[in-house]
Amino acid sequence: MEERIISQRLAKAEAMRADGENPYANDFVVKDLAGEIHSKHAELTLEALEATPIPVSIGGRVMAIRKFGKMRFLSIQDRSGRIQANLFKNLTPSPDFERGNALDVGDIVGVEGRLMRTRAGELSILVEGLRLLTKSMRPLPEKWHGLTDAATRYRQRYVDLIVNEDVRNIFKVRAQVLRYIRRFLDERDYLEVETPILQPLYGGANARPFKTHHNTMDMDLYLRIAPELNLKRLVVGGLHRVYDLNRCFRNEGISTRHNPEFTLLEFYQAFATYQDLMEMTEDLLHGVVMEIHGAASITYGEHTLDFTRPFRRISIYEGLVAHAGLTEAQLHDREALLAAARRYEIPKADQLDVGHLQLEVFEAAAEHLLIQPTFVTDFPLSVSPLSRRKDSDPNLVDRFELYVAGRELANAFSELNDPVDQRGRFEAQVEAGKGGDEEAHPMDEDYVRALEYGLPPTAGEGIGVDRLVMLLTNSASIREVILFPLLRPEA
RNA sequence: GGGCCAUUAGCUCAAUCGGCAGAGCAACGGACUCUUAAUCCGCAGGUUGAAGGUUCGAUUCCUUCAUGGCCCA
Repeated sequence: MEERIISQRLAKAEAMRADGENPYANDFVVKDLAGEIHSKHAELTLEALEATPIPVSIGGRVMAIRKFGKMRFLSIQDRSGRIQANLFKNLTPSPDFERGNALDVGDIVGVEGRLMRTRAGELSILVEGLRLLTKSMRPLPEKWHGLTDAATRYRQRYVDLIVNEDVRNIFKVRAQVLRYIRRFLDERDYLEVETPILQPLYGGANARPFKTHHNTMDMDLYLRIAPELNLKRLVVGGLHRVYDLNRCFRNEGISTRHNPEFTLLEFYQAFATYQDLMEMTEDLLHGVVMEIHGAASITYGEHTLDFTRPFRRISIYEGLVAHAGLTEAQLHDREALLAAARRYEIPKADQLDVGHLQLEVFEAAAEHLLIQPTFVTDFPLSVSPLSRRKDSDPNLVDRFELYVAGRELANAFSELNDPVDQRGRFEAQVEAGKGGDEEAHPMDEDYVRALEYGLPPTAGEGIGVDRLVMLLTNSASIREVILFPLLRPEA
């Protein structure tokens, strides 16, 4: 059937060529947009339009054809929306009417004419000229149910975008979010920088990297898992406020919240602390929610999320006591933590140190309860190899993670800028790597050298932009907010 | 990586207990000068994801594989 449709349409294109017309003409001048026509002329009556004709020319895809005797009603979709184009046998020039008659749904046309209203009141174009600009060879999905099969939608995103307005809107919101973030940081005198994605050594997060190879240099390279270390090198260099908003890559499982490549915002500010960043994060998120939705609350699945400042705050220790059933005294008791870990069925718990146990138990017990925006603070030292030690407790660091809808959205800390401490932390990570931790951080001698020149007291933060867009577009899967999510090749 | 579910016409979906594989939309032919998922008449369209097995007979039951979805890790 599909083959038959394609051959029918190829034949139509050939017939046009035989008549001296190009089925892929590019000389039509588009001057108007469907959406603008509707917004500019919403109030004009049928009589007003007849009294003073308004000429328009638009270009777009034919999304529906309603034939009615000696009339044809076309729904034409351009980047701004849709408008109806009406062909009347007695009003539209004969060659243009005949070209309109030969159209298929999916064809891309240029239409010129003047505005009119139908008896039903629909503002539409009385067609006085029509050109086929691109002959479409394949049938579009059904007009009512559209395209819903997830695999087809992601593999043939072009079709998804043609027929699903919601999908187009998600990516418009995504662009708005990126614009807002850049404006927010630029206004605070941050400098946007681009740091390498191909790196001889990876770092800045606990994750497995993708490995690749440079042929002429005969050198193994990694795709970055985070821009963190390079950004702090820039702060050492005197770029005291920098951000990087770009793709990172982590070689781990795929889920509704994980895509191997994802967009990460990281920003660093000298002479600031993680406490300062909490306030800034509140401002950024509240601002972007207001920008997109015009209110401080948004609907996400079954939840209503309220981004009114200040956000709730809870420390890891408080969470363990409140949600994991531990007493204050048990927080540092390895056996008690192990028992809790077993209760939550945490795998390989006996191989974890106290800090990792505290974090894992916290995540198992409390993470899913953190629906409203919540800062989780005061992380264990051993899970935070790049964070500054807390002055009041050397087992903790000055760090927070922001949770929304039970998921981590941001991670921030006051930066460790003591090169001696940093070297020791790296060494501990290298030991953890030897012990089988595939996500352990590798030693980075040059980063320590940079710290030896002096990193001013600095705080830095990373925000998962895809997850933020998921929240703002009420998307259940990260694949809904990435245009071309990673899929296995088509069979 | 594990568990569950799905895969049927271009799209969205049916098919009773294992008994001739169907509908709507799209397409094709026709009627229709105000449609908005137009309506009406007619006609056509299938490797039922792939391979194998059980059976007189498999979309249906079994095995393996592929792809996707959800949950867990």
